[in-house]
Amino acid sequence: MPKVTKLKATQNVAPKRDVTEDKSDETKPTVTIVDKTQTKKRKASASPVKKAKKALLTNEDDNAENAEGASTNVKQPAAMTLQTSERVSCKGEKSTLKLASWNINGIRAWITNGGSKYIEKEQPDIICFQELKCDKDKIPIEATPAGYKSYWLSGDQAGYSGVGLLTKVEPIDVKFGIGVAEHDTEGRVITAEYDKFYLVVTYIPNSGRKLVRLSYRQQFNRVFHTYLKELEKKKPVIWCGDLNVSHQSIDLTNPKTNTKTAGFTKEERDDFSKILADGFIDSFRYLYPDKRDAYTYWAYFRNARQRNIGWRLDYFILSSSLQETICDSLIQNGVYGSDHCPIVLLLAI
Amino acid sequence: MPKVTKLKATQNVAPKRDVTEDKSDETKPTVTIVDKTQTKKRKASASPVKKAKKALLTNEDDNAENAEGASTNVKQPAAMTLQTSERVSCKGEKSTLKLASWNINGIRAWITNGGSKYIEKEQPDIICFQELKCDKDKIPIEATPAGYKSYWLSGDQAGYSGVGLLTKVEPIDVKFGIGVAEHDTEGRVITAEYDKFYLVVTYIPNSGRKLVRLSYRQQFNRVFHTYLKELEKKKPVIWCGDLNVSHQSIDLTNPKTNTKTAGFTKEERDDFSKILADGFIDSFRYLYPDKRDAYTYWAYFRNARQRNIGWRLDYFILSSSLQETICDSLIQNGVYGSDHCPIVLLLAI
DNA sequence: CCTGTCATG
DNA sequence: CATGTCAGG
Repeated sequence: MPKVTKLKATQNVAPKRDVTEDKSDETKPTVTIVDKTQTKKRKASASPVKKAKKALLTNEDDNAENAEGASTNVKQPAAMTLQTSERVSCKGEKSTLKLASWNINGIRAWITNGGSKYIEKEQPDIICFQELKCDKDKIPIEATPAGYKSYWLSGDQAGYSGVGLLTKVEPIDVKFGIGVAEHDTEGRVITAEYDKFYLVVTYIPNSGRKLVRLSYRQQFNRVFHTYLKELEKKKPVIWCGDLNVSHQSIDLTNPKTNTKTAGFTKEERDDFSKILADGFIDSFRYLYPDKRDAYTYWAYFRNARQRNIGWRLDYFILSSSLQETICDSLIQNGVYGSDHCPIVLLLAI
Repeated sequence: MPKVTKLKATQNVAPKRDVTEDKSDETKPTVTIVDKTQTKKRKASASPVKKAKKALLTNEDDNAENAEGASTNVKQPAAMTLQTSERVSCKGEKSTLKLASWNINGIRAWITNGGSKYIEKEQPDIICFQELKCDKDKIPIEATPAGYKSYWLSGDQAGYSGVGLLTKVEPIDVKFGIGVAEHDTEGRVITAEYDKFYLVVTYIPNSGRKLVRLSYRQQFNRVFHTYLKELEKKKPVIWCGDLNVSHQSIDLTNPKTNTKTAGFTKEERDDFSKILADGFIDSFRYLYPDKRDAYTYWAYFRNARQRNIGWRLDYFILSSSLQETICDSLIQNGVYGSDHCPIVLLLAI
């Protein structure tokens, strides 16, 4: 654990850092990424079918005259700089703890897409993953860079769900699941206990097409709410991950047409509101109450990411008692490797 | 139907044409293929994952220093000439009918792989396909070049089996299946009646891993044998396709280790022998009784095609009465687009 | 290894 | 439009 600095109480002024400017070159430091995916020793192989169905426009042929072509939804664009956050000054001192969270949509694909390079550049103290889609015994070593301890939880169903956590500092304790058998088969929750807080990484159940799992989701929400409050009796809680809900209209591009879509139903939003009303802070919205167009997820279809048709589904939610420690809450929408982008929380704690 | 020339009886001399030399440049005519797969208007797309898992070595990067890399098992190698057969002189006159047969292992992939270009170059009068793996309503138009009529039969199970036939000359009649309900659900047989013969295109059931379907295969063989003999009462028969059996040891690279493998069991070989003994000719083996290393199928794994570790599974089998019309029987092992290569039968009929 | 499918998002 | 899975070969 990085040095913990107890903060003097100061007024709640949101840092001037603007998340939607993250893609500008002003955000420093930036690191130019050289894609080594293709040079990695990998068996030469055959069929161009899937390839033809997919990327015409990858790093390799970026020079081609595909000016009109859509740029990739997944891979770090060529000659682009990989966003990293600096340990911004926060109320007069540097933040001491950097947390990241990322729904990586398949850890193997994410590695192939170069997503794991992000960790080495960003150097978060802790990073949380959702949607491993991989049995924990099959997780490639590349997923755990030097200096991190890793904790993985996969669901019973192969290739479905799964969460993980990389941490530079050894936690006091790590628990898998929430201790309720019927909600612990899908690999959705890891709780890591640190000195000053619990970190709860979650992949909250998606309500599904036609909301087929909405009622299950509501059950889960209820039980999970209780779980968080139990933890909080002992220590402040940092709850993060893909919460599969956009809280308010400002949190997605098309609120009006999505009131019956998983992720923006009244039920999901209300459940989320209830938790927030019960002593938790949505760190990003707390710092940037009016910030529009700040999304963490874009559908793969119809060039949604290019057009920034997205949803804010990924959060760092903190016990109110941690309010004073919040330095910044970032959405790194210029980082590729999944249909979600990573989010970062900077704390002075 | 091309002009039908009745042949004078002559002695059975196999033409000097050597199938294993087909990849040499001596085989003419050849046509240099320019790959247009990549220029086809196709939506620009995203993920390099499947791509990375697959071709490092495709036409585009053939110039790269991948000298050691395996060349593709599927796609026409860059700057290679696509084999075509000439209408070889046959007993003093040109052959009048060119038939082709190809297990294309998924007609959509085959098109993407450039397989359909073969037809326009080769210009067979009739071409038979096996393993469409595609509902007949979803078969792309590109599968039927100008000048051909097409007939498709798909199995009940989506993405499984299926056979087809393109023909320049309209058949007198076309029948789907063999008229035995229990054997007509998998899209395995089309019978096209022409003036001088029946053409029967088949995808004979694979006996499966661990021979789980061997007994079904034997049933099918029995019923199908009867079917052929029934047809023959009316007209000579040309039976072609993927017969899923290598007849003798000479017909596969590793006969010794494959006696319990689907395609080279005693049961399959004996059934095939029985049909041949019942008045049919294996055109290729008839012309080239000692020709080794002549295969029509190579497993996708372990660079089997490059190393020519293969099986002869595709045949033109003719009623003995057609013996005198056989001009040549070719295995076009330099033509790519599937794990099988096309075969060609040239007749003077 | 490569083709399809299917469920999930 | 991606990620997985699985059967089939």
